[in-house]
Amino acid sequence: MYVKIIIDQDAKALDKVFEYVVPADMDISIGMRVYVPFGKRILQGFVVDLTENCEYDQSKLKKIISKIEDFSAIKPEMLDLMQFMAKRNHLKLASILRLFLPAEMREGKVKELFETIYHLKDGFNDDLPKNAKKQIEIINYLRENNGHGSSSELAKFGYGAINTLAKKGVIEKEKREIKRTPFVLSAESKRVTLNASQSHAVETMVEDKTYLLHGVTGSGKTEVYMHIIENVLSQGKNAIMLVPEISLTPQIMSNFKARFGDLVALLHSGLSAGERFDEWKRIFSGEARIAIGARSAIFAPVENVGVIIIDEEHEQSYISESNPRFDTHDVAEFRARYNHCPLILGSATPSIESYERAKQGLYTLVELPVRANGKELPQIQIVDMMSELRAGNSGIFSNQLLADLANVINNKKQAMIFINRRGYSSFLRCRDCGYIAKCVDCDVSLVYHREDNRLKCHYCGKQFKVLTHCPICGSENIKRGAVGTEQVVQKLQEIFPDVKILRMDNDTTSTKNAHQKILSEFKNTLPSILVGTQMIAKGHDFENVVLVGIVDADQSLYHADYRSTERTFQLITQVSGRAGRSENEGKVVLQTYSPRHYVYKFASNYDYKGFFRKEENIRQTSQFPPFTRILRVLFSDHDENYVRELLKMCYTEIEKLRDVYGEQIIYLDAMKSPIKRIQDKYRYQIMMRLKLDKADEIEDKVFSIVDGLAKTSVFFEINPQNLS
DNA sequence: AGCACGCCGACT
DNA sequence: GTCGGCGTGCTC
Repeated sequence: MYVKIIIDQDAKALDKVFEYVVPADMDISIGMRVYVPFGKRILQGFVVDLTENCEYDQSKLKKIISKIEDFSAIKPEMLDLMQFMAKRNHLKLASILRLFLPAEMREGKVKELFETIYHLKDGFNDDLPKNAKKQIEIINYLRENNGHGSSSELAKFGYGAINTLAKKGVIEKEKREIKRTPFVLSAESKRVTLNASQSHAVETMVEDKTYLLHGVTGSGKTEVYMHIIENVLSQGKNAIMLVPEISLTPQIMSNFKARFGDLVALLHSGLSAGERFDEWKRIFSGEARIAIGARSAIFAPVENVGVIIIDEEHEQSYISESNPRFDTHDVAEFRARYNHCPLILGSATPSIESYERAKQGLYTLVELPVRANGKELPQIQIVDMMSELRAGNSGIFSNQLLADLANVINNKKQAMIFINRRGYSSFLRCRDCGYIAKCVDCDVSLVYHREDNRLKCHYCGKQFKVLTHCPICGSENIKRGAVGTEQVVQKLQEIFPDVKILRMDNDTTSTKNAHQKILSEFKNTLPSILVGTQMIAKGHDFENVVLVGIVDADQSLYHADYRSTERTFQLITQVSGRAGRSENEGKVVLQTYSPRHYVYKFASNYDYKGFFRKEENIRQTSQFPPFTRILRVLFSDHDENYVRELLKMCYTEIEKLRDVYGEQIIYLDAMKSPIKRIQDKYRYQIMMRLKLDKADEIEDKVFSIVDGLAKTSVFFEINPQNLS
């Protein structure tokens, strides 16, 4: 017997199968991990095939040394998925396989956590020396706890005493595996009766298809998911549900735990490595039948999958932006088709890509048009900051927002102030007429680069001199627009010195549980104001929040990204959902310097479809995804000269594709990456924009050109989210 | 990725 | 004379 093995090393030169001989007495199956001799070393490998004959020179074959575990850690479905991902995203096989395993299983360091438990033996009759006080205390402690105690509990009595007791045979040691069940907020399981559109959704989404579940905020999508999962479980099948990142999960997770108990396994970034491993094992063994988690949970070893749900499908976090770059949607689609089960993409504000697919019939659209509690969505008032400026108010807050805030405080209610801050680069804006510097070719805003004091387009690399005066109105009052949370808190505190003002952003939530602390402090203080970034945009319902202020909505709008409008729409919708969740009627004050921008018109009317039609039209005419495909090829290496040479060679070759594909290549250029050095590696990139008809073909050509020339690894990205 | 082989400069 | 620099190539 021979095996084909992928060596567990992330190197381009090793990205292929190696063959080995299976020792006669070794029972090997596909998907197992093994130790193999490799050159002078012993490495780990994944068995991806088992064959009667070998292709390589038989005399050179070596034998497998041993198995790492006795079971196949990689299930057959995942091997197929590996092939799919390798092709689709041009990734190395080993780096994909690593995604399928919890970190602690790699490098052979499978750690199961053991704890020593001491048991008091039966028939012990108090014959201890009177001066052995500590030993007596231990005995008493054990008696109070049914005769059992862990070493950590007994530690306070001192190990000398414990060991003496053990030697005398009075107590007995036992090593026991600890189940690290992650902490979850407790919640009541309340079964809710579904309304008509909810039941319709549950009944409809059962086929081997992809559904786009478009439900307005508060339409009760979670309840729909739960019913679907219940049905799937009753058919003996299992489920995978993905949620964006921790910010909203504690609540969702506790709801699911309450409803499904130990059938749920949670995989999120807050878990320790050990907890993650334990949850993985519970899924692997079939003990847990519902895997819930962030992006990487799509790789959970769930068998016989009956439904895959991606909640808030428009979220950016579903696209991996580092190392093995992949889109969770693609992976989910693959797994759903493999298991012949429905894939459900849920959102109040679907991505343009997904809605377009639904429109084209690739996805089936299912709608939840009304809020489950029958409440109206809060009114969104647009405040023109340009006219505030003209009227002499050059502060951060409009008079309207200040008046509404004062009102909230008088009524002992709460407000949330949302700062739409994204990344650190910023755009230039004329403070007098609102003009924003944009790229002449790409219609995306230019980003100011401090290091060389220039404006750059992140899509085509064109550079411009920094403006000294506005090309529209001639004003010299041009400023970089960026308001931070700190600044807002400080200003607010000056205006409302007696009011509790809390801040929530990356800086204030770096420590563990900081999230919960801030949120519970906010919840328990009336009146109070919570100032924060996207973090406060989702999750938690606060019944006393009656006002939401969006300080500078434009900050995401004019980010250099074709998706910035879409994101702005999503953010406004999400943030607005925070106001007026209960009896209290809510209001949203949206401050902008571009009050006429279509995104605000549609967002303030909660008109997703109108927004979609407009945005679709713009994407189509300006030739951006989903009507084209952007391909980014990123080269990085410690040796700058080498990367530059490589870039040049690749570019020359890729450029020749224009002779064959002509108009199919809308755009092609080579440039420095916006962040030109990361971890001492210099970064250069080639950006391409392709028409869809031949995109796959051109992509393959580019892959092989680059592979043929590059010695180090190169990253490929399709429709990159943000460029760095 | 790591480890060996291999071919050119300054040292006990 | 050799010790050692790191360029290139191979690992079933």
